[in-house]
Amino acid sequence: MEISKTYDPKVAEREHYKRWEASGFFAPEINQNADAESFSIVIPPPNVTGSLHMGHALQHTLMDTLTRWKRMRGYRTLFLVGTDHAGISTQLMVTKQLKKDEHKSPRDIGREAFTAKVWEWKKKYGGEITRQIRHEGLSVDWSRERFTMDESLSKAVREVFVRLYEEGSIYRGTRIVNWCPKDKTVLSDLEVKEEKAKDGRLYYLKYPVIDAKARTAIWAKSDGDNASDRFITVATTRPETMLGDTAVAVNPDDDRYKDLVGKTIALPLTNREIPIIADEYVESEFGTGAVKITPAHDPNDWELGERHGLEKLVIMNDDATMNETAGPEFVGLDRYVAREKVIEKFGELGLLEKIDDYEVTLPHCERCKTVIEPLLSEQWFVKMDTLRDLALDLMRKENSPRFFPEVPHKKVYTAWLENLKDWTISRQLWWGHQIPAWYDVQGNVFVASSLDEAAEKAGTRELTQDEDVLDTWFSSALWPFSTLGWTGEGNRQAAEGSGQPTANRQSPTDLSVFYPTDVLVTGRDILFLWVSRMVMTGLKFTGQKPFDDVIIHGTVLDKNGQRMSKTKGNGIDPLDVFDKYGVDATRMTLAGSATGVDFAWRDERVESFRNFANKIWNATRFCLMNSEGASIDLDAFYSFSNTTSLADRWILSRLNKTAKAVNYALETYQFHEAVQLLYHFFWDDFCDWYIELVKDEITAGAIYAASPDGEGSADTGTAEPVEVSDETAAARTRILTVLEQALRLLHPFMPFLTEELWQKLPGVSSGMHNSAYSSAGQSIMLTDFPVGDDALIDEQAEREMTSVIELISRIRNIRSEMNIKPGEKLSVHVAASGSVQAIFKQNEPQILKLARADRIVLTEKLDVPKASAKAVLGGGGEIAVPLEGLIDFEKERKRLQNQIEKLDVELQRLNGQLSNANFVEKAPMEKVEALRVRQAEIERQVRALRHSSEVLV
RNA sequence: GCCGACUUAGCUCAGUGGUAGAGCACUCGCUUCACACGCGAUAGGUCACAAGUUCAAAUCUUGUAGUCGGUACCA
Repeated sequence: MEISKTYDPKVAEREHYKRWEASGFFAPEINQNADAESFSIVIPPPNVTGSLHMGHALQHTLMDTLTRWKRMRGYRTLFLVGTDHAGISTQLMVTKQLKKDEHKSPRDIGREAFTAKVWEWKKKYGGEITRQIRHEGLSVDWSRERFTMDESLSKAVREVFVRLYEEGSIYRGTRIVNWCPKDKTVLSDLEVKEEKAKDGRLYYLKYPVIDAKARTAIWAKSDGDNASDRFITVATTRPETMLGDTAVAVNPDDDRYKDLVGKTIALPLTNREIPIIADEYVESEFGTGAVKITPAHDPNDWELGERHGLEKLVIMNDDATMNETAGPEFVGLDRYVAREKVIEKFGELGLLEKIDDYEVTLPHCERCKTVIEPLLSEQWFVKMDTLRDLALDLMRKENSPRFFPEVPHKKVYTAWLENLKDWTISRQLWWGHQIPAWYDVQGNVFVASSLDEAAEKAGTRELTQDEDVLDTWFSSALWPFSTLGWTGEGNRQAAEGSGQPTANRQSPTDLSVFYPTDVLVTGRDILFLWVSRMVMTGLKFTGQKPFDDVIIHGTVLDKNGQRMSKTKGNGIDPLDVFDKYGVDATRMTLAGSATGVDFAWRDERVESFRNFANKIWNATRFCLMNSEGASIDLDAFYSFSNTTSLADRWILSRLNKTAKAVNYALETYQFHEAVQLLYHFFWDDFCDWYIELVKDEITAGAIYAASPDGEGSADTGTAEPVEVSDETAAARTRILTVLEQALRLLHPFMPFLTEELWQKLPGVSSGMHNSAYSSAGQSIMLTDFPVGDDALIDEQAEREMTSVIELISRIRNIRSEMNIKPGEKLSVHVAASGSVQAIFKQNEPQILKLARADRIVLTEKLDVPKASAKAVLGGGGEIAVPLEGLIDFEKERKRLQNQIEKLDVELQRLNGQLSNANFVEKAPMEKVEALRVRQAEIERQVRALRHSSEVLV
């Protein structure tokens, strides 16, 4: 079989995914075991406008690894995929394009035409992210792909809205909201980011106080001199809002202002007279202790205004320019221009006391970074109290969902729920789920799932639907059940005939089979925005939690530990990494990071996994070059476990231990642990030791023709068929069988490479599948995942192999330190106990080969020439390599001294501990005993090394 | 302000109440017939600092410093 010397990931990545998908391997229907347990994961739907970034790649890798693992374990597995309509992002993108292509705004073409354009855009470009998901190798069920604006999901949205409205949890109200003047929509608190302002200032404005006497005078005269001799100074960071002030507030206990409460001031730049009021909210220590109150433009002021029945003057338009109410001098000015002008005017009037530098954090629009303007506006809200209690009760009573890692997310999640405020759900956009509320000509509102229902309620069809759409997260909150066919009670039948695209299977049992889902994998940043809301709506509308476990993965940082961001331009494109190192190596890198911990991206790390992939490739290549006469045979392997060589018993033990540990690691979501286990099993145990130990056995009889062109040097295909003895064939079968099991263990992490290699192994068939998939086309992804068999874990074999490895390592150390040429063969003298001698005797050929020795002399006591290099073995052994003429005595003494020193450090510590009466008395007996044994062993080794060193002189 | 996390080898990171680990980089030696994306052998750490608990602390507690997050308020 021709097989290249280095692994080219692209070949495997091109072929296998298509076949897996076309063969229906990803769909749960592939599982033919009617009793199979189900396992389901829903993807956090990426924005339809988005393209793959490292955060996706990380969470996708974890989800797919779990899915492939569970599938191989025989679960009826669903990894549900889909995308999010991403209201603001998508609308912005299409708006931009519209402007560029047609020089038109959405308003120019109207709502219907605009949304049609967005759908067009989605059709054309929305597939980018799903193509990338295929590239990643995700075993998602494309036949169940969903989009948050699919008819069935939209129906669920309307259903939920209507139900919440009918029970009073959704209401329409006028509140101070977070307004983005650029996107011209309201935002929820979670879509607002606080950032420090570059040049924050605190402006001190003097307001003239009017008393009864001055009242008449002030309006009569314009110079203000006689108006009053008193001023009250307020401090503000947003002076332009003074145009909407309707009061000045002071603390009721503030002696400075006690006599002023109840009086009024003449609000400069306006002709309004506003009261001075007292309210506990004001802190006397801050600023001047007097606060200007602008109820329509500040949330705290609004509340205070409510308490005192103040007028609420809106002085801005929705683009943050000033409106008529701000006064003729200001109308039309941008808020910042107006600010300058207000300050200028105050200066002219002598009413500007001072301006201080002041650090201030301002809310910014998460999307466009514009400074948010708190604005009085009528919006739709969800009352969160009952929903919150559902989620809190679940956490308190059942500790659910379980977070991985639990610290700090459980606490953060709980604390956030406890302080939950109402959720602003309306958005002034066209792209999204239009709010299912209709108004009649009188302005009465009718909330219903459809116009027909609303008309029925209203008794007229002269209705206008609410212009706004819902927050994108409103539909995402329903994702775990809306994607599985939930359309609300009594609505299921309607959903069946809802014009769902025919490619989508709408199985009425999906919800019952796959809900609740098993585990959610997502990032920290959407814990509140998404995770908590899914819990709340899930409990509310299905009566069940949406998932058991939540894995919160870390953030992939750039190589300097900085967050990747578009503006910094420090992002690493997963597709570039795929291209350079292969998907499997990238997946291993991502899965190899500790769960929940941020990590700095290093190409070197991927490179090492690329090398690992190549190692697997070459190990397999070697096995295939020596596979004549053999084929994978698990039964034979099991039956050999008691009779074959140490190497065989050992690798079998290592394999089964690794399998057990990998399963445990995955059960506890310790992906990095599984990656480490597999890496070391494959590279160290299998390649460095097992292959080397059995190499002679499996290559026996093979002809390696030196190839003239230097390629395909080992080629059994073109030579005469080689006679293979039964023993050789059996050894080949054993190594192939171990390899096959190892590939299965690796498959959830490295799907492409393992499929590519597995298909090449002799004797693979769908007979190796988990019984749930017995009639499917053969693929490693359907094989039974090894779980590890205790009966095949052989501690004695592992101990014995440790001795052999130690012996070989000691000899290699001598070779290397003494600069023995590789071609030079040594004879090795070993003094050891009878049982250890027997082990070495049995494995003599392998020891000779790996230590590059031609003779091994086993004795009770060493009897060697002075010109020998020596070393000690654990358990009382000693070795010597006669090096007549080759030895450098000085060097050898140094080498021995070095080893003595190292042992001595440990010995000192042991002696110290064991001479401590407290330790011997209070520490557990077995611990003390273990240290004593260790002490004796080291003392013996040190003695032996000292002796060796002395005889050199 | 409040809450939290982190600080371990040159770098990136695992880990644990009882002998400190990996990958990469470094040093030395190898074209040994699967692999130089390789093989073999070294070197490298007061586990941020201080106190406490304990027979025993890098690990638990408290404090300090630095780094990074989250969140609230800000007239």
